[in-house]
Amino acid sequence: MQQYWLMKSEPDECSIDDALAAPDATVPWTGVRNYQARNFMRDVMRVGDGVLFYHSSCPQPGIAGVARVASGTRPDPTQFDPGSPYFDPKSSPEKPRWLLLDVQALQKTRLIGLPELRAAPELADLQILQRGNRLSITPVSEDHWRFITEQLMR
DNA sequence: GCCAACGTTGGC
DNA sequence: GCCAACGTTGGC
Repeated sequence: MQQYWLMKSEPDECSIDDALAAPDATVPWTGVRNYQARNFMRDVMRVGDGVLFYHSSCPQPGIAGVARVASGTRPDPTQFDPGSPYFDPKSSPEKPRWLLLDVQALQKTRLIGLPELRAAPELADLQILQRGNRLSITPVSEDHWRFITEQLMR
């Protein structure tokens, strides 16, 4: 059964435009360093799942596009690279700790900012809107997915 | 730059 | 296993 996700990306690192410009509009989702998010990728996310592409840590945070999960997981190579900000000295190629999967951008949408998301009563319990939310990958219910893609993105 | 919230670390 | 200290996230 298909599921839905919201994935945060800093547009300075990889914006929806960057993803669309990549070969096949597909980018490896590097840099996840949180166990819960990793476990979502490894245990729950499946090829074909829907993804809300969210821009975070930027002047206008919000949903910027739609994407899909395009692969299963494999080790994130940046964890082995001492020059990478995502380097993890406790990880090794023999026992990789961090995984990534491919995300394929499908379309750029108008930016749906946080104020607009918060203004919709239908989205009151969207995880990204909850207090103290920090997780970079969160599940999105089918109702929320439909509301956002059908009502907000028009 | 501030700071609330939360995850991780490490001593005990 | 507890928990204080510390680091990170991310909106503002």
